[in-house]
Amino acid sequence: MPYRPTALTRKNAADKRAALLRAARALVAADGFRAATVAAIAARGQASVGSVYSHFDSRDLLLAEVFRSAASHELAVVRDAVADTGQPATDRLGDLIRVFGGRALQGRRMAWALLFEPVNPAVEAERLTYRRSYTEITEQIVRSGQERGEFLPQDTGLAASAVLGAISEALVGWLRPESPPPLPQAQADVVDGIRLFCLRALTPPVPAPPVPPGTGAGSARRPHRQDRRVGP
Amino acid sequence: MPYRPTALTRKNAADKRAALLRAARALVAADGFRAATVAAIAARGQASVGSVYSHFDSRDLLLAEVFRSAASHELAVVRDAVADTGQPATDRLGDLIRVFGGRALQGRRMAWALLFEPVNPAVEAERLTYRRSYTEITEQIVRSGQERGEFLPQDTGLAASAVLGAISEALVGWLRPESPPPLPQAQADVVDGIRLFCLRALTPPVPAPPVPPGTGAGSARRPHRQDRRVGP
DNA sequence: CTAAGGTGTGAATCACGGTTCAGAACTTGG
DNA sequence: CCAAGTTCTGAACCGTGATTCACACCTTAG
Repeated sequence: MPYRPTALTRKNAADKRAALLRAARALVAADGFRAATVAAIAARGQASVGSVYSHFDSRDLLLAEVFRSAASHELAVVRDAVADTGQPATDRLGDLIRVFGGRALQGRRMAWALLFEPVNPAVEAERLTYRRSYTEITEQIVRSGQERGEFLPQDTGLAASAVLGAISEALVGWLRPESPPPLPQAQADVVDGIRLFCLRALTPPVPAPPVPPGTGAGSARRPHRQDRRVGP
Repeated sequence: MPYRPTALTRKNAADKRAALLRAARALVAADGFRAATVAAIAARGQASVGSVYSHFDSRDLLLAEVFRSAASHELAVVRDAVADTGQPATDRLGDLIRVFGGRALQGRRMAWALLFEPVNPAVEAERLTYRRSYTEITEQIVRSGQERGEFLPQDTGLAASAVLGAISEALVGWLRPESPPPLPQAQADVVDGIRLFCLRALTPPVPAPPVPPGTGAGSARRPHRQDRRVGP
């Protein structure tokens, strides 16, 4: 039996596989999943169309793997930014929104691909998983905020969904491939606007300033910072 | 010149067109745009594939028209529910959420198709338009709430996006074709949960109950109703 | 070096559904 | 009923891009 796959062979194969994954990822980051045709991936990965199929069972699965690797990295970054359960939930949620939103606005095309681009059922399934992970992280923060007395009691799952919905919807306008990249100032404003919106929905009113007896209580207003106009 | 299109002819043509539109709409309501192939539309509309093309320039435009008619009806219903600018903004926003959410949960498949299903660029363009309309309605309510002193001052565009994002994200779990229909109680709970979340994000604290002089104000807590657990 | 496998290649194939079009069926005014 | 048009029909066509596969090229161990 004159030929058997050897360590080198295996390494070469693994390298090729990785190169194809890298190639696909680059294409996605540049122009979305749509642009990652098998031919384009092969070309960019210095391989032939056929050999793509000796490393991956199908394009759909290849893309699912690209998605998974990109999304799991993002998730890890966010997780990390929010990991310190000793922090006030208010700060953790703020960090989540800042990190998530900031990174999305930095890598707009990739963010759009990961969050919104229609791809295929395999990717859709992955997307669902990651979405659930984000919801869980958020829900955990909300719960902890409630336990610490920072947040109002309310359905945590619903609140988490609503927070994530507010984030995505506020971002999507700026992530669309056809819309021009926002200025840094606008970026900061959106992210901060989202943060304040969500915190208002979660936290009880700041303790009212001491009221001189006799002054009507009806005019009390919570001293929430007023945001500047930011709209898309 | 023995033959010329006549009134009857024209009416027949219009009827056929309408029948095809109805057929397509029924298919979409049952199984989404994906199911509305030209062949299926023709079959259900008692026509041949070819004659679909004598009434519509392309499938994409036909679907865009289906979308438009369904979406504009929904929009009109919501607009109507919210039209009375004399009402408190709080009530109007509540009505918007109740009507929008309630109808979506009633016609889940259609709602999913209109809100989330990937279709084609023509439909995507329509979708964008309608999304903008909803944002405008919401923004208008938010602005009016601010003018009336019911809502906190904040960026109205961002707030409107966030509100709509919270609504969609909280709904999408229940609209997914593969998920089972929610019980009526759960429906009511989601919608009400969304409503409370959004109002909390928009309104200042309820005026504190008259404080007996000397009682510390620091323990004040806004009497927001606590929601029951509802999660997906 | 050579036989026995592996691995790479890219043109051909396939699947899919929208679109076309040659002819059949029909409608109208005379 | 006829001629001149219109409308209907559905099988054939097409564009697209994923997938296959016969073949050439390598690599290994004896």
